[in-house]
Amino acid sequence: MSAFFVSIFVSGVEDPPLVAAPPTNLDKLRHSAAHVMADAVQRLWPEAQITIGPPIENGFYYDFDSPHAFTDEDLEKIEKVMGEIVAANHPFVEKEMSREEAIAYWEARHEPYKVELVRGLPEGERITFHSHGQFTDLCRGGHVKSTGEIKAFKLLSVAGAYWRGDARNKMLQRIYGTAFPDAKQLRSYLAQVEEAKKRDHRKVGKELGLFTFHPWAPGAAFWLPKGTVLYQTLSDAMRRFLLREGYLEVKTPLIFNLALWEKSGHAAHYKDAMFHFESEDQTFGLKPMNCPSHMLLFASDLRSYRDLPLRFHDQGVLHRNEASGTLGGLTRVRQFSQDDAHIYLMPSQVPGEIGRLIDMVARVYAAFGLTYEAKISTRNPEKFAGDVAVWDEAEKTIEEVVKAKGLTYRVEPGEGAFYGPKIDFDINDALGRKWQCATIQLDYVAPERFQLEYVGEDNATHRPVVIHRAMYGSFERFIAMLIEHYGGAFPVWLAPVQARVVVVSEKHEAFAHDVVSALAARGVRVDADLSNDKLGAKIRRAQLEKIPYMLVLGDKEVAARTVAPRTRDGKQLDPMPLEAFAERIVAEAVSPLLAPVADRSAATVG
RNA sequence: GCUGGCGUAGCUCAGCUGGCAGAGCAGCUGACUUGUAAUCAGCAGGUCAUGGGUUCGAUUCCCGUCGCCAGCUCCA
Repeated sequence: MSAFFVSIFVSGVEDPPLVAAPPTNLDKLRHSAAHVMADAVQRLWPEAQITIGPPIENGFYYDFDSPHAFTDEDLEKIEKVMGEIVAANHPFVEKEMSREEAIAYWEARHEPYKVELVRGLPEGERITFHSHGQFTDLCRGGHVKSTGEIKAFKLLSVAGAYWRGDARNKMLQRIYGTAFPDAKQLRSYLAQVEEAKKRDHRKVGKELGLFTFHPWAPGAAFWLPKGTVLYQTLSDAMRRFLLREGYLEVKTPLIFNLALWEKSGHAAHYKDAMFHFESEDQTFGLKPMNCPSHMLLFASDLRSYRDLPLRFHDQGVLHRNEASGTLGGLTRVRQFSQDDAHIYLMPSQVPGEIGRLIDMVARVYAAFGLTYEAKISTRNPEKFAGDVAVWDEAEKTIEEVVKAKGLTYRVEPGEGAFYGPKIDFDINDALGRKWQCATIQLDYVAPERFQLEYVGEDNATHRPVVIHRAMYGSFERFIAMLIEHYGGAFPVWLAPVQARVVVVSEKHEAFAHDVVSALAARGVRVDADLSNDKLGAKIRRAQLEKIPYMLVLGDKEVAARTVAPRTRDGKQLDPMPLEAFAERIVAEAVSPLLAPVADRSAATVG
């Protein structure tokens, strides 16, 4: 596994936790460190108002409302004062107050955010305060015994964050930090973060010449020749994989009259996030997703129940006008394509198909050795289309299938698409951030809006259900995950250059040409380093390019018509005849996605 | 979009408080003819993101714009 962060492999039959887990000792330590940091900040800037400061996955933060804008230099000052508070070894003391006392307490101290928090506490809840030394904070508790236990901490960054996570509220200043039981663990964590940065896809993508960007096309990648090999190899593998799984590949327009999204309902929710333009008194838009065009495709012909499930696969280019501040590398872009598909089925076929898709996700991700976390997103009461009863049914169906499959998952209330609930599969990037990749979305709304019909066994017309699904998700994001997962050292089937011929001296160039053309003729992506450098330099260059095989050619190889392969991990294989090497690498270059399927019939649903 | 930071050669980065813009790698040329992670020498390479302002003078200070980065909001 590439990322050092904890990744939960989906297995086991467990219900999601319904209540927050009790704080761990590490949480207590970090939450205590947050208190100490708030204390230090207020000692340095007494006018800074305190808000909240919880522990998080790899540390803690505290949000302040302060006229002084904190800088990176300030972090050192704050750390210094924190060090003094720790050295003083103040015990953490709990005190309970009535609601009125608590409000009066914070009003007297000019802490309006705390007043608001107290007012928002549910009736009957204990209102507790925790103090160390002179500093007191409103807080449920969960602390170490005294500040002296906070032995190893470090402040990391300062960033903006909206009060209560709402963009309509004031933006506060958030200071992030981390804390560990001892200095060794802290050092080790910081070193791991540094290591992780080395596999950042933006860095590796530049080093390996995979893709680039230009300020004139923000959020849209240029795929360089080597990156294009990666992209197309993945695309082709998925295309062939899905054909074998009974999908029909289609191509649909990139530009549509806006009427299409008025009809689908997307315009109501996402019009501002679309690129649109006028032409001859009509408004057109670049498609941000394929679903509505597939609805038109379904409706373009008479459909029988015998055709169902009908699965359209489409890798068309999509554009979404994402807010500038959200763009980043390949993980969040404005132009991308997906291994998108829409499946039309009879209601009775839904559970079986979802189960089949969950299995497919497992198979696809296993092919890359990627681990993921599943989450079920449910109806957003303020942003949904369709009938509540239908939604409830759909959510129930999804949860039942997921449980039956033994998938470990968490529920994200209100995070569903506007047309239906979904199962998303998140992958962690090198820095531990989660990105949605695969998705399975149930949709009873679109067929309704587009008046889709099929003729049933009873010769009457019926409305199909639609499942939106993607395995990779966006190619751009998925490739970012793969780059970080493999650290740029791609398996042979994905490597942009699979083998490099390295000659010992100019004398061996003629044979090098023979080797290159023989391998290229077998479909191997091979090139030759004929530069004037010494062998060591060429090996080093190939090594830095993370090429799986280097084929060293010198006098011995020329004489025997053999190649001396060296692998990327520094192993030297015995010299072998060219043909033997060709067979070996061709075998290795087969996509694991296209390995023989065990038994399709078992997975097919009726 | 919001808050903060950043933008110097193809890449990685120096450039103190304003005074002629630098290195390594990569590139080009030449020499060397090489056996598993860097052969040597020479040359070339810059509107210091961009537009404005302050100043005798701006890569450096101030403002706007664009882009990138972190986080927040958003994510069909």
